[in-house]
Amino acid sequence: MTNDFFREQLKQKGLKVTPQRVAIYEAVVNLNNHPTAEKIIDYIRRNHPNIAIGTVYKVLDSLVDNNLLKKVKNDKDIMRYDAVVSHHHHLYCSETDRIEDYEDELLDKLINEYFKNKKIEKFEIQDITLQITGKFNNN
Amino acid sequence: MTNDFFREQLKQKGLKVTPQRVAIYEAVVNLNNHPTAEKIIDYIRRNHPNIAIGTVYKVLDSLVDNNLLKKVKNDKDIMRYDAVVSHHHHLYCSETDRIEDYEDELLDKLINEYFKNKKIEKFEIQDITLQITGKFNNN
DNA sequence: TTATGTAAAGATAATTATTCTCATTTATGG
DNA sequence: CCATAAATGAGAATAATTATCTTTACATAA
Ligand SMILES: [Mn+2]
Ligand SMILES: [Mn+2]
Ligand SMILES: [Zn+2]
Ligand SMILES: [Zn+2]
Repeated sequence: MTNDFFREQLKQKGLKVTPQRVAIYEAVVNLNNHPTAEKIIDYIRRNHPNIAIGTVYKVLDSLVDNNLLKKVKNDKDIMRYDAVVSHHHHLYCSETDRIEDYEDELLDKLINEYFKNKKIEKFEIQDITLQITGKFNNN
Repeated sequence: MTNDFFREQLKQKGLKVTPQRVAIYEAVVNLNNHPTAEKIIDYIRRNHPNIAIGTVYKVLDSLVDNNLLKKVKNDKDIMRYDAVVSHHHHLYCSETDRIEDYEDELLDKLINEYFKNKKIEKFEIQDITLQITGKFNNN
């Protein structure tokens, strides 16, 4: 994924293309496993040592607002970010804080079919994602 | 749900029965919609004005450790607690921070069947819960 | 080109949920 | 009751995040 891709994405959203925004966006994509702000900062500082922490949080927020990133729910007091904005599920390790993506169109179809028949009372579904908790076998 | 119920539950888990623990446990059960620590404190202070905030957090933690409460994932920087420890799913309001419980054995069966056939590579599933995001119709 | 306006970044202070420390109090088994 | 470990209260400390304010970058118009 080339540098131009990030610049182009930012431009399309009407965001000014700044080195900081490119670096932060690129960091989340490259780090790839739902990094925390801290992990993102560590990564960026290797090539961009003077970036301010406040800038990182502000940029992350605006990338989330513009749907280039998503926040990932977890039960710790630390926010994590996801570069995969298309519909997908998450595998949560029950022993560590590892979170992996899980895509499964067949499963989505199954669940959508299910809720086509069975409505939830007084609730209009917009999106369903699964939190699959378990253990990763080695690696 | 009587006061003795809470005392009994605590005792069964080997936890000393203190007025604070009973009050906090009771608060989460009565408040019932996944309250924050702050909401719990407000509720308790009505009858128990001198309880310390640190105590509330410590008790909540130990109730979670002993599986009398669960933490609820959300994408805010505030922890929420759940008195329903049996397997269930959550309806998240996309506009407010309302979270409701959703139980559905049929759906669980469907999903379990699905994963009986289709294994996830290098991952052993322990639990699957759905985050269903959408809109509550009035009320 | 230079001036000007605006948005973004940097530095750092403030906020806030949560955790920690430690002196004091309390629950519980004997 | 007593002893004692465990729990609570008060307040300080932490840490993630947010806010404030100044400086910088950069686009556009004079
Ligand atoms: Mn925090
Ligand atoms: Mn916080
Ligand atoms: Zn993801
Ligand atoms: Zn619940």
